[in-house]
Amino acid sequence: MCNGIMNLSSPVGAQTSISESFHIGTLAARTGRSIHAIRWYEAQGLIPGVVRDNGRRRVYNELHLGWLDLIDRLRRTGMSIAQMREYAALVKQGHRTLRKRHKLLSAHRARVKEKITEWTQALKLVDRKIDFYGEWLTTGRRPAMLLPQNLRKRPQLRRRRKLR
Amino acid sequence: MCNGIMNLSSPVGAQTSISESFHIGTLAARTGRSIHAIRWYEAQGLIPGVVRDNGRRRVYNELHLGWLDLIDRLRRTGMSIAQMREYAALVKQGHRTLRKRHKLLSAHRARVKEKITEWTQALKLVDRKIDFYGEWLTTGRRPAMLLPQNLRKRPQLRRRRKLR
DNA sequence: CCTTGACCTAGAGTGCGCTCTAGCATGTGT
DNA sequence: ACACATGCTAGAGCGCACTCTAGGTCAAGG
Repeated sequence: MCNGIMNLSSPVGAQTSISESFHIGTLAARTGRSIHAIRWYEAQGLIPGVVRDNGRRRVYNELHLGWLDLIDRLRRTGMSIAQMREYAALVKQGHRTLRKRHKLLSAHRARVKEKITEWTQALKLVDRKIDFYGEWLTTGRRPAMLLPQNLRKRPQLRRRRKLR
Repeated sequence: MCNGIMNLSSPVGAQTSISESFHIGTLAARTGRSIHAIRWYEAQGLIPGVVRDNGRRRVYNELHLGWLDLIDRLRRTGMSIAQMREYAALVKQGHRTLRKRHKLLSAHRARVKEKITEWTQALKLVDRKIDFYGEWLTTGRRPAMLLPQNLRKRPQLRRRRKLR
């Protein structure tokens, strides 16, 4: 099967070696990503510790499953490829970047929390609209206007200026 | 100032007329969107009830402020332009589409709630990672592996197949 | 040996949601 | 009367995150 490529030097974290290893198709199947996407992630510098076998094929172990899961969750929570690359680069540099990694993730955490409150806020407005329609439907007459509640509570939230 | 364009036929909802009206620059300033974006939204069919003055300039009233706010929140909560166009089209067709609008918003609401739980889940993982680094930093030694928790709990979550 | 299938690289193409440019019209302030 | 701000349209361009294609290599099974 896989020829003598057990010296993977445990790339994505732990020292615990001697793990099952597999090729990109398996990884794709087990993570739900496409093969193309995985190769593209690697090209973007997002996947540390990928080694090759005799035939130059990529070899992964199950640490990569966890890593891809993390990557995926970071992506789905709005982290950009650039930021993930930064994080992956820190991981590659070893334990002396721990503090930076901690900081980077904490910053992301803060953004996620903010986003969740933003979505919760939006949910309230949508709920009001739904109720509004619901009432209109049951009573048959248009309910009182929903007030333009906290429009521009945070003034000029996202006004972008061109600077050059 | 604005020349005789008070017959706006109250586009975005209420029957209450006689409201302050203004041009695109003001709308942009007051909603935080760029002028370009607003025109683009209109071209996409997202803004009902825009009339023009003698000089063919777009004229808005404060109902558009509320509308743009709604649009913005829907966007920020992941509704696509296509879906918003659909919604706007329903609004344009008047009160007989109330049920459909109610349905559309309810569907969106469900998606938003799901997304919020997804983000909350992701937050947990990030938190664990942060703790992991924090402990590593304070103790000076790598903590026990975080287990690859609920990897593929929902099996084959997003596997896409090419179909043609 | 030869086929089959998984894998390889390099690079082109795609969909989304804007963003910006060019060139022109209008309307307000001095 | 004229400058200058603001507005107009049509359409090109962009950044992101993939996705797909073309054309080849490699290894295991029959």
